[in-house]
Amino acid sequence: MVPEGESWQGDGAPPDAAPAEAEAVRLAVLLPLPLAGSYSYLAPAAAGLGPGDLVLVPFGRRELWGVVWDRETGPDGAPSAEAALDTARLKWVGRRLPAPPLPEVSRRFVDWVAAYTLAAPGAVLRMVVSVSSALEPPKPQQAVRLVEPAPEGLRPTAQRRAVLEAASEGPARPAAELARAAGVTPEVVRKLVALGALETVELPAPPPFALPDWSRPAVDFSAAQAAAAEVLRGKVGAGFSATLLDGVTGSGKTEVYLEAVAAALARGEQALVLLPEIALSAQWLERFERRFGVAPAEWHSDLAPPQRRRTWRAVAEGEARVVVGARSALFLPYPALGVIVVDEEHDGAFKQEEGVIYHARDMAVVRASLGAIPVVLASATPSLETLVNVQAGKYAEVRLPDRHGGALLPEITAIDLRVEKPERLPDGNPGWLAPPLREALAGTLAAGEQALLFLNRRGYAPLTLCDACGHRLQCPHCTAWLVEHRFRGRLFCHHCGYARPLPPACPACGAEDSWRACGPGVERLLDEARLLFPEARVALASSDTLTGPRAAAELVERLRDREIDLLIGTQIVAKGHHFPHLTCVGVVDADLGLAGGDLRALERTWQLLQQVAGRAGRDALPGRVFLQSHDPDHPVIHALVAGDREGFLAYETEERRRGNNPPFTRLAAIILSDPDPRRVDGLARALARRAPRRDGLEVLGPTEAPLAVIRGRHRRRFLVRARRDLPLQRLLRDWLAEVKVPSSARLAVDIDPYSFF
DNA sequence: ACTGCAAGGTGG
DNA sequence: CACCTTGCAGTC
Repeated sequence: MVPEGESWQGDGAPPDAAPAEAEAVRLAVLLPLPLAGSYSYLAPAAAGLGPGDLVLVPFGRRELWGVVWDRETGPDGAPSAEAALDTARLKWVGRRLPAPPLPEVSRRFVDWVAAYTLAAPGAVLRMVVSVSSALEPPKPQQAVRLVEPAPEGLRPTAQRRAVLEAASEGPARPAAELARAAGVTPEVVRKLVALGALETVELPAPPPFALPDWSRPAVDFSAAQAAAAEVLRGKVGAGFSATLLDGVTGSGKTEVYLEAVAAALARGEQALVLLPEIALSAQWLERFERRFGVAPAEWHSDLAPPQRRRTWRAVAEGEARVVVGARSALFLPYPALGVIVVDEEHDGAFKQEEGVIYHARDMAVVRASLGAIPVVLASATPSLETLVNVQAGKYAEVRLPDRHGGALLPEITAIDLRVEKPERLPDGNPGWLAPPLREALAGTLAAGEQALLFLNRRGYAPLTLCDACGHRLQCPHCTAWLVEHRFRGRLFCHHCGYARPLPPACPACGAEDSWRACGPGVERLLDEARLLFPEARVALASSDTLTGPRAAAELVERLRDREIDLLIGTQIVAKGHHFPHLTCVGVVDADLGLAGGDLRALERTWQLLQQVAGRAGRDALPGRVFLQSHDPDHPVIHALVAGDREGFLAYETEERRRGNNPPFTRLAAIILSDPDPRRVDGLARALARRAPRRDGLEVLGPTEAPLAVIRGRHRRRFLVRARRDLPLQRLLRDWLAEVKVPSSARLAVDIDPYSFF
């Protein structure tokens, strides 16, 4: 572990005898802190430190790691202009850390992202060097194993016997792991080591990341796939390019872009594939292994720390050749990255909404440009931004118009809920499935095929109120109602995670047993499905039930093995899974997301429904999709039914143009928050007074953010709309620099905001 | 992000 | 007046 808080021995004095000043160099060192810029240090010239090197430096009373960002000398050896600080007051750089220097392209990327997002460069650097413990070479892991023969005179308690038994099975293991396997505390294991019944040994280094075999033959491609793969292969090694790989669901995009990965590997380069939700990618990993014979390096938030350390180092040393990961994988310090693929490029999960706020798809294009390498954006429902870039000729385009293996796209029908009203259920509760959808489901299940009901609402019902007085239960920390989750037997706030049991009596009027659920959630649909189709094996898929990669993989397996007849799920099921026996999809509320909301609501709805529909009929059997809607004449529903993508895009493009919205203008959101509502209002007023005024720039606000209170912090929001030719970041920077933010308040800038929450 | 210090409260 | 809880400035 690299020390971050330990005090510095000595006070930045030079090592050993002080070198004369002529032998010292001044270095700008960037620290992993939210500070405006780098700090200057001295280093002996003989140490040979240069940009990219990782060093330990004294900082106040602490010692921190940092990265040499620059030499503060001009070509003539004189201090550069900005190096105004008195050399005598500078401290000396400490030890150089035994890690590969940060590549130049990574450093330029940090500067670029910081300037674009208005984040502190140090905060961006922290995303690049996200595992500070990887800066020291890996310590060999200690493990324990049985000593044979066992020492005499050992009191064999039950716990000790459990440990010894566990140790006799399998190879040497780390003490903590052995303790867990034996179901005892680590102290028992430690004691057995002390008593000489177990001994400590060094574990051999874990196997290195295997080299993917790019020369293996690719799977049998259709003519369209082969042509697309050829185009992508041709981009590798030919400098920067951005290419949209636009293929309908089930067209085999993955195999096609893996050919670009293969081409980079053949050139000795690294490759990066970004996925929106790596946790759900078991099927993706299978496909990768089928193509390359080995597993890629994975990078996502729930890697165990040792794995994380190992992967970071393997990437930095160029040993890990292919990385597949979530958005944060973009910031790893690749020394020789040759291609980036952003799969499902339209997916909102690429937008990082906390800390440094960025869109990984957009930053991937920047990273590719800085590295002079190609980026491939793959999607069945490309984002409007990307399509506009294609139309403008900035991005190339490769299309896969047909489903792989001749499977047909599903037939989509709208069900007008104003005409086809869902009937009450046999138990007297309201139902949510209109007669045509019920019939279709019954037919599908009778034929032994699988069906999916899609509803993007977790829990039992979106709203629970007291039947006697109308009281609703609210989250104490947020401006949001609590949602009943019967599955977990509690009420939850979907914004902060607050949970409580459903009170037996209404806190407002004291009525007992008066809670009434309003509207459907996936759990309520589960009740309905069980009532209507008692024979069917029904399963629920939401972020409550699929808590990790294992649960998701298991669900996919059960579907594939036909252990599930009817799946009810939230958007978690919409993502690129392949369910060969699924032939019927019911979208319970296609209007969700069409009404009101933010500027991307329509696009998101279109993409989501298109993706959900794409789950149907991916194999030999044709698929049917039903959209339940109160407004089937809405252009989006129309376009979905007609399969008219161009129609939708034309409509949406026109809407955006008319509303003066991106991609025709640029947006930025300023989000202020403070536990004290008066203080956040004061800050908002101060900002409003100094808001920049100029042609082509609109500052809207302050308004209460859509969720005015989250986690006890009151939020206010500005929205800035700028003509594309204006220097938006500079204008914002100048504006925000004019007001002082109280320490209790937070000010976040969201460039290109997606969610308006 | 931390850390130390000044400012303001409170308790005996 | 010691002690503690905030606010705020500074870290090369």
